[in-house]
Amino acid sequence: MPELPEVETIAADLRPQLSGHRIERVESLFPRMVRHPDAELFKAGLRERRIEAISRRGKYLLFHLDSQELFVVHLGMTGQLRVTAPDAPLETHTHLVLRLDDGRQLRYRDVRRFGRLLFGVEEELLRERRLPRLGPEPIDPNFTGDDLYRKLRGRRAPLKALLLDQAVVAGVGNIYADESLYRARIRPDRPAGRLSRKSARRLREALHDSLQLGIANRGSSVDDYRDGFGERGRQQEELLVYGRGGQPCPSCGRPLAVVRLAGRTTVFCRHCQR
DNA sequence: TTAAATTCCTGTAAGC
DNA sequence: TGCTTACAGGAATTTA
Repeated sequence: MPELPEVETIAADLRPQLSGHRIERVESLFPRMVRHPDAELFKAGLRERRIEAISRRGKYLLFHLDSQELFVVHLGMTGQLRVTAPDAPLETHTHLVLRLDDGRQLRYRDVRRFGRLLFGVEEELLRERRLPRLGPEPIDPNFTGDDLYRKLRGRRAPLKALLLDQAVVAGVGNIYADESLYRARIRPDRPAGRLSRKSARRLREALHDSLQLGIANRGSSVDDYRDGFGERGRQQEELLVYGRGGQPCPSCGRPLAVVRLAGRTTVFCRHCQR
């Protein structure tokens, strides 16, 4: 599913394909995917706007329009964005089609419909709580282990739960949470507030490394994630623990444990992670 | 304020 | 083969 590395890859792929192009028409829409404003205002807001830039914040894709407004996409679990020729067959579960000034189309497809689409001025979306306030970017060089330590201090929830909390750090999901905790050799069920400063620094490095590796490998296609060209990523082949419950730990060879934590399947090594 | 549970949604796979 | 059921999970919402 799309987490920080996947969304980063998609943003980088779409940038050269879409920057400078104008949205001529919003051709079809599954209205319930739109979270703000209502579907008609959403359509009207995108129409005739030029896409000036594309960026990422957490797991959100931000299309910066020439009106100084944003077209915001969260891919949920199965969301996909595709740039297609005008006559490309419409895939099932396509919920939005934007026709561009050169005839190509930007299509949003989402089997499980957990994704969300928004439109508006960034400050307003934040102020009106249409977009959540997100924690720091874990790959930002200015984000330090001490910052993470301060974020976790006093919290009693398991570490895994807080890594998934977008207000603590932005962009981490189930895959990279498990990978990071394994790399840092820390148990996912440790109460977050009991982490030492030293361990927090190790965790920050592990987060940085696993996310950067994910970006370098163009994301993890464990489910139906596809990049901005419709291609699979390679990171799923490099994952150390995610999806490998019961298989040997890459480090000690003992079988990897599977538990349920924060409502999520969690894989870790009872021997290597303390 | 925090933490845990519930909800949304459909494809896939397991079980009978 | 065909049916039912469990499961996958991001995050908003609800409950405690």
